[in-house]
Amino acid sequence: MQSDDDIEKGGRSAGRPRGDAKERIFDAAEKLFTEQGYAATSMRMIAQAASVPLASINYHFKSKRDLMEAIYRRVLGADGRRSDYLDKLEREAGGTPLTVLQIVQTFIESILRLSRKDTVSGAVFKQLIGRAYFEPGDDCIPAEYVQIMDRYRVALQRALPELPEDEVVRRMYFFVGIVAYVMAGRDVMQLLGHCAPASPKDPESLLRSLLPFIVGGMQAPASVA
Amino acid sequence: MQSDDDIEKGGRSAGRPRGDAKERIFDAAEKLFTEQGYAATSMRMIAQAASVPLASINYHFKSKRDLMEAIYRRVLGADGRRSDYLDKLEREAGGTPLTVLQIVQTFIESILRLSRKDTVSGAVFKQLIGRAYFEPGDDCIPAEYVQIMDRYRVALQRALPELPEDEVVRRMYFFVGIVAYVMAGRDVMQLLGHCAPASPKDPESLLRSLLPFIVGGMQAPASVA
DNA sequence: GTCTATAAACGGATAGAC
DNA sequence: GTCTATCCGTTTATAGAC
Repeated sequence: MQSDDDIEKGGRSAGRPRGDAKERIFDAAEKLFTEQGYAATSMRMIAQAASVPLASINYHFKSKRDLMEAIYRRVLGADGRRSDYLDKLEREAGGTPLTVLQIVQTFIESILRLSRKDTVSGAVFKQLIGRAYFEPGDDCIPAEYVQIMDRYRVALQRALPELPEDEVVRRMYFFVGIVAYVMAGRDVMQLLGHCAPASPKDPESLLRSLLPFIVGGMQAPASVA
Repeated sequence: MQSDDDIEKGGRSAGRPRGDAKERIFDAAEKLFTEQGYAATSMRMIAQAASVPLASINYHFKSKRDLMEAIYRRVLGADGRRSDYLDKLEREAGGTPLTVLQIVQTFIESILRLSRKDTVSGAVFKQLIGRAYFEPGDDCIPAEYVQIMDRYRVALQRALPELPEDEVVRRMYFFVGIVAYVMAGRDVMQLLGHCAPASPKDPESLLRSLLPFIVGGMQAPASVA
């Protein structure tokens, strides 16, 4: 799918046929952790995929665990201030609450923007973040991420005054979960037989079609009885 | 399908202070695989949790992999015909299509019913199923499960004639995903700071409050622009 | 049938040569 | 700084005693 040579990296490396070893480790580990999970991925697999000796990983990153944390930090840190978009919207709106559509759209678009960032495997990133929600035991998610989520929570509670606050939180749980789920990209549609959606290989368009679904869900009446 | 002598193991079914070793292995493995994942769970952990010697696992089940498949088979096979409830609803409705609410409600309730079934760790089951969607590489889901999902797909397409068929499939992807996500029980709400939902430890009530959210999402207009 | 003891391979991490 | 060779604990699975 992607070529092995990434020449455009940084202002560096005139002669080397490949990018920095550290960078290759990063990319290989990101891909393997994403596709196979943390526990099922060995350092040796990473070393082989990155074409570096095993010890190189322990040199650049201290341990396997530290490598994973570094990956999360790189991915999330690439655009740690993505609530900027929410800030901008709220300034423009003056004092009036944002609509649910605006908030959800901003969230999804910031995710898409982030997924196209400078990491080699932009397409893979979404799965990685998604996996962060499901991988048990590993709490490598930086605090700044928590703050961003809190911003969204407040905005949604303002946009949905007719719902109890804890119901909004519950629905935000669903909202974030479904986005993570789509990002994780697990092909659940195999369960539905051969009638896969139009673009099974295109999580980006899938994320976009999430918008009406989530808005409809968030705005649903509190009870259906 | 435990037709092979579950109770008549050597005729000493009643008398032991604990249940059969095989049963204890089942329960312990189900719990550990669920909580920690397949790769991160070792046979020794299972043996210790089940209070059986290590070799006992390899004797009753051939390998670690076979143990996991057996667990999936037991859990799913416990009520493999849970589309029965959908059948019943459709018969009662005569020829008229079911409502989205009816279909989604039936799905969620059948999940809840299943989760209270004869397995020891009913509460844990939901996570296990949820994990089945996300664990990479392992396709242990029986074919009957696929058929059930297909039944739901057809019912939903009938209930939502104003939506393109592939859009219904996409939304069903979201629908199944969000249920699986809640079943997986990963505490994503930690991201939202200290404002956890009213019942973080109660996935059952969480599943129930999923109903209006999903119905609202399924019935949302195709476009929000 | 059940379990102890062990095999054979793999895991992460490191010492030390270059 | 980089890599080879190795350490040492853990893994799954099995052989063989009881």
